[in-house]
Formats: sequence, C-alpha cells, structure tokens
Amino acid sequence: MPKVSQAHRQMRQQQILEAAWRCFDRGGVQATTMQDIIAESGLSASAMYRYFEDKEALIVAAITASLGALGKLLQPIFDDVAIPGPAELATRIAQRVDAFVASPGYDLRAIAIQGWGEAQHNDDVRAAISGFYAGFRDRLAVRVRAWQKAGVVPRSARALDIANVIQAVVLGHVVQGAILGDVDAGRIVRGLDGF
Amino acid sequence: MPKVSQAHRQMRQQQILEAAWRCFDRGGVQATTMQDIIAESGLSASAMYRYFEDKEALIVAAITASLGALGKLLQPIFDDVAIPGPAELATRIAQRVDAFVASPGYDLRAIAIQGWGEAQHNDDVRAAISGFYAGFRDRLAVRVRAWQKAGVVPRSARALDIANVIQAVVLGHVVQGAILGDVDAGRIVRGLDGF
Amino acid sequence: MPKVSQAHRQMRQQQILEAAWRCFDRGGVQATTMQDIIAESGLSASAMYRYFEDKEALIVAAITASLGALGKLLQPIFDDVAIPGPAELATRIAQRVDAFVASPGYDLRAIAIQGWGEAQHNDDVRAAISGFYAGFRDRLAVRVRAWQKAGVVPRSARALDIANVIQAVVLGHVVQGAILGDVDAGRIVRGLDGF
Amino acid sequence: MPKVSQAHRQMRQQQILEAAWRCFDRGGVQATTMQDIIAESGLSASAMYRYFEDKEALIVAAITASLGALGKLLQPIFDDVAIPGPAELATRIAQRVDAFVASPGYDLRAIAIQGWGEAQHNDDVRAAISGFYAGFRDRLAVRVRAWQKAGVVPRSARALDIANVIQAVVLGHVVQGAILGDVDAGRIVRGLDGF
DNA sequence: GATGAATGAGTCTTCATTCAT
DNA sequence: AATGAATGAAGACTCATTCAT
Repeated sequence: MPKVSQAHRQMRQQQILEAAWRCFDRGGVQATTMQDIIAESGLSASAMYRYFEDKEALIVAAITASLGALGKLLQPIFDDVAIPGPAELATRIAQRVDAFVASPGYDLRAIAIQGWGEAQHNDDVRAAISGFYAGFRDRLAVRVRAWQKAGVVPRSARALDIANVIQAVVLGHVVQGAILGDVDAGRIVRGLDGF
Repeated sequence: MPKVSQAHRQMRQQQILEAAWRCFDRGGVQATTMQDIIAESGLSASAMYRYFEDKEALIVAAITASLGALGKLLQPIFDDVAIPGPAELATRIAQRVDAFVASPGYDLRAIAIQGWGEAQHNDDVRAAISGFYAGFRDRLAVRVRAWQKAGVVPRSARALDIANVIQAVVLGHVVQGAILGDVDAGRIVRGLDGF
Repeated sequence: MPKVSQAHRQMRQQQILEAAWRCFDRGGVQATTMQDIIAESGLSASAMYRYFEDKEALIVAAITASLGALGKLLQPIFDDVAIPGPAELATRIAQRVDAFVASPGYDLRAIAIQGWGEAQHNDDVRAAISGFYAGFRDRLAVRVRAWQKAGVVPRSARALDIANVIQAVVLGHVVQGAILGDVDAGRIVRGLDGF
Repeated sequence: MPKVSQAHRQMRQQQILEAAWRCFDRGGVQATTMQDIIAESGLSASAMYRYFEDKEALIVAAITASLGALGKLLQPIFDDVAIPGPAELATRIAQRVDAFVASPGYDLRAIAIQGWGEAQHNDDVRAAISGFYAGFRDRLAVRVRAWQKAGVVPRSARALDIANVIQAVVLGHVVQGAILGDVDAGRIVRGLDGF
C-alpha cells in the first residue's frame, strides 16, 4: 500500500511540476495563476493542493526540481575527460544548455532566470539555487585543478577563481541567449581567445 | 506654462520611478502592487495614473529608466582610456556595478535580474533591454578594436566575440553576486588569468 | 448477524459522536470540518458517511446525544429525596454540571452553549433541545410540588414558575461559568438567600 | 477633512455592523458568509474590507457593538430608583430585553447567544463579553448594596452573590426565551416568590 | 465493506483602476 | 488638479461529499 501510493504520489508531483514549468516559461512565475497550472496539469484544484501545500511551495518545488533537471543535463560534461581546458568547458556547458532550450515544452533557461528573480525575495528559492550554483562551481574547480596538475592551466590563478569565471561566462551566456537571442555558444571559445 | 508643467511632470515621474525601484527591489516586480508604489511615492492613486497609463506602462518605464541609470553609471568607464585590456575592463564594470548595490535604497542588480525575467514575456521590456545590451556590447567592441589596433589584443578573435565574452562575464558576475553573494569583482581578473 | 451488526453500528456511532464533541468543544460546531471529526475519530471519510448521512445529521445527532448524556448526569439528583428546597436543588444541579466540565476530553457546557446557538437556525436541533429542557423543567416542577405539599415551599407561587426560575438560574450559571469563569456553584444558594 | 471622513467612516461601519447583526440573527455567526453581509449591507466586497480587516475582525466588532447596544438598552433600568428589590430588578431587565427581541430587524438575544458560542474559541470575543458581563454584575451589586443599606435586602448574603444570581436568572431567561419560547418575564418575580 | 484520492462549488480576500467630490 | 472611496473581476484556497479500486 505505501509503495503504490508513494509511486503514485511522485508521478502526480512530477506531472504537476512539468505543468508548472510550462506555465512559468510561458507567462512568468508570479503571473502564473494556480488556475493556469491546474488547467495545464489536467487535475482539479483540490487535487493540486493535495500534492503541494500552497502556491509558494509549488514555486519552490518547481524551481528546485528544475535545478535537478539541469544537473542531470550537465552530468555527462563533468564525466567527459576529453575536454582540454576552461574555455572549451564553458563552451560545452553553454552548448548543452542551448540544446535543451525548448525540447520538452519549456525553456530551462527562462525558468532559471525566473528563479533568479524569485530568489531575490524568497529565501527558500535563494537557498536552493545558491546551494546548487555553489556546488556547480566547486565541481568546475575540481576540473580546473586537474588541468593545473597536468600543466594545461597555469598555477598563477586559484582554481576556484577560474571556476568562478567559467560559471560567470555560462550564466552570462544564458542571459544573452534569453535577451539578445545570440545563442551560438561557439562565440565563447572564440571570444576567450582574445584575452 | 507648458515648460514648467513639463519639468514638473518629469520630476514627478522620476519620483514615481524611484519609488517603483525600491518596491521592485524589496518584493519583486509582479508581487509589487500599485498600492505599494503609491504609498512609497507619497502620491495618491489617481495622481499615479496621471503619470503612467497603467501598471504595465509603469513597469516598462521603470525597467527602461533603470537601464538609463545603469548606462550613466558605466559611462566613466568607457571614457577611461587607461584600462589596459579586456579582463581589466570586465573587472572595472563589475566593480562599478557592485559599488552601487544598495546606495540609493534599491539594488540595481536586483532590478536588472527582475527585468530579465520580465523580458521573457513582455515584449516592450525585452525590446528595451535587448537594445540596451546590444548597444553596450557594441561599445565594448569599439574598445576591443582599439586594443587590437594597438596590438594589445590578438587579432585572432573577432572584436564582437571578445566583447560578447566581456559582457557575459559581467552579467554572470551580477547573477553570482545576487545569488551567491560573492561580490568581489577582483576575482574576475585573477580568474581570467588562468585561461 | 443483524444483532452484532447493530451493536457494532451503535459502538461506531458513539465513537464518532465523542470525536465530534471533542472537536466542537475545541473549535466550535460550524468551524469544525468533517475532516477534523474524521481525523479525531480515526475512521476514514467514507466510513463516516456510512454512519451519518451528512454533516447536519451528525451535528443534530451529536447535540441530541449530548443532551442524553446530560440527562444521565443529572438523574441521581432527581432521585435524591434529601434535597431540602429549590435553592439547594439549583445548586446541586449546577455543582454536578461543573464537576463534569472537562472530564472526558470535552466540556459539556461548551457543547450546550454551541447547541443553543445552533438551535437558532436549525429546527431539528431546536426541537431536540426544546423538548429536553421542557421535560427537565417539568421534572423540577414535580419536585417543587412535593415541597409545596410538604409545606416547605409556599403555595403562593405556581410550581412551574418556580421550576422555571430554578432552571434559569442553572442555565445562567452555565453561561457565567463559560464566559466569566466563576464556577463556584455555592454562590447560588448564598445569593438566593438575599431574595 | 478628517471630520467628514471620520463621520463617514463611523456611519459606514455602523451600516455594516447592523447588516452583520441581521445576518447573524438569520443564519448564525459562522454560517454567515461575507457575501451575505456584503449583500445585506448594500456595499461591495472591497468597500467592506476597507472598514474591517477580515471576517474575524467584523465578527468581533459586531459582537462587541451588540454589547454596547445592550448596555444602552438597559441603562434606564439602572437609573430607575423606584425598583423595590432583586426580583423586580431581574424581571425588569428581562422584560426590557424581551421588548427588543425583533424590533430593528434582528434579535439581540440570538446575537448574544451566538456571541457566547463564539467566545468559547475566540479570545477577543471572550474578553469583550467577559468584561461586559463582569461590569454588568458589578452594577447590579451596587443596587443590591443600596437595598441592603436601606434594610430591604438582608445582609446575610454578600451583595455580589446576590447580583450573581440576578444575572444568572436574566441570562437563563434569555436562553429559555430563545429555546423554549417562554418569553413572559413576569414568571420570574412570581417564581422567585416561591424561594 | 472499506479506503483515500478526487471533485466542483463556494469562501475569503486582493487588486488595478475609476469617479464623484 | 487632486483626492481617496468605491468597484468588479479574479485569485488562492477549502470543504463536504463521492467513487474507483
């Protein structure tokens, strides 16, 4: 009984979260009404509230879950030992993000940007995103240290500072893609060549 | 009479826009109610509507005006010919932005991030931000070309691509500052050293 | 089989009614939700509806049953022939009611007062309470007549009017206890001394 | 400007409170919806909320105000020095209350009883009612002491205990009137004759 | 026979906007 | 020109009740 119920519960939650992502992508987090998500998810209002306490809980869950999806998306890149250096790593990550712009009905970038806005005045969201980005940067630093050990990257700079720039470039690329529409990640390596 | 009225009108509008910035910074664009801005500005409800058609017009105006303020903030950097290269330029811009984090009662970074979110589903906002960022990048490219001419920056990379990375680094730094709280712009030059 | 079922049914109903009493005492009749009673009773939603048609039926049953409990509580007093007169009778009843204020997890007084409120706009409740109180007063009148026959109580007053005052004093005492918290029933005899 | 506004405000509040009384009398406090009161008052939903923070505030205000009305109703009786003793005082109060049963569209007794119910789980209501009843009993005690000084009432009983019984009789009479419908206050003196 | 997930109607409350004064 | 009271539409959320399993 607990197993069936548990699985059912998780499936329903996922169904709701994906509906929320689509709505957030379409109209913005705050402008999305519960009714929108309810309609998009195909459930009834009260069913919705069985799975998420209130709107804020749903928002936090949706943004948190989107980070999980993003993490899964980027995992292969961290597993790829063939990447030769920081510039290529930044590019690869940017490319991967760009590739998933609109695949399953929602744009992970748009949701990420909405999340940053939400984090400005929602401590739960901020904590979730902050934790994810800090961890992400740490993983970048691990790669950088390996390159430093291999002599590919100079030891003059601290690994974490280099990782910080890699992350900044990727985050900035996301903003540029969402606002300016310049989504060619290849510009990154080429541009970094000039530094 | 029209002139006085005009000046008075602009002063009032500025007063309202700054009230809006403070509110947006405090609680987010969408979550801010007209009543909030009315109270913060010290005007009456109907006075407010004399100066801005409706809430959306006010949002667009506020975000657009914040870009103007940002432009003014960064102008001195473009005028400073002593900056030796791309990494230092990115750093200087980031430092300048960081310096104005909370000076006049509102955080320009938070408003910028809110603006990005708004731009996802508001064409006027997107157009305003997009135009500003494109122009910003163009001005960066002008600097880069000067460096290339002077032989400080290699010609292997296109100036616009380099400018693009400079901008990405700055935008990413803004996100990092707002989310992670790592606001030391000095990390940027040091990190770029490792590329 | 019908007999066992019948007994089982009654036991279940009693279990539900007591859960209802606790909830009503805690939060008021109308503010109590079915979910509250269901949780308190330990049954499932549908089980609940097997035993009571709907919420109103449950309310009526709960209040009616509380009157039965009250009647049982007061029976010994009617059986006690040693009570010397009206003032003492009123006091004894008040004392008995006070003694059961919170014994089994709910305050019969609070439920009684809620019942009066409910009776204002629920005819079934009104009929139940009205019948109970009328009968209660009649039984008081029987005692009064006995005292009159014995010469302890003057015949100048009609027995039913005296009974009416006895009842009023008791009901008033309940209100005073519930609102003012003055629950010393001894004040009644002492106070009546001054009339 | 403050004067007009203030007067207007009070008039509106009174208008709303009377609408609330009529609704509470008709359907009970908790069962009354804001929509009911809004319709009864002739205002719009939002106008309503300009004058009372939320439903609970309105309930508290309505019950508190009903006590004020009751106090005004009973004032003449306290001013009447011709009342000869406790029994007559109780009767006079009961008569006065009965006389105003349905005069202005609502039954003050029903509202009082609802108030008692509400006081069981709303501390503000309890405090208001408790204070009013305590004060009421004190004023009765003042009269009793005068009678004791005049030798009309024996000194064997404490004035406050006698006042307590007077109050109990009146409160009980209200319940009897509301539930049993026996609204002849004359029964009180006659019945007290038998004690 | 029992469960608990689901529902739809309804509740309280808020908000951008207008209009009489 | 300015005020602030008023509005109607809509939003988040709840609840008594049912029904597939």
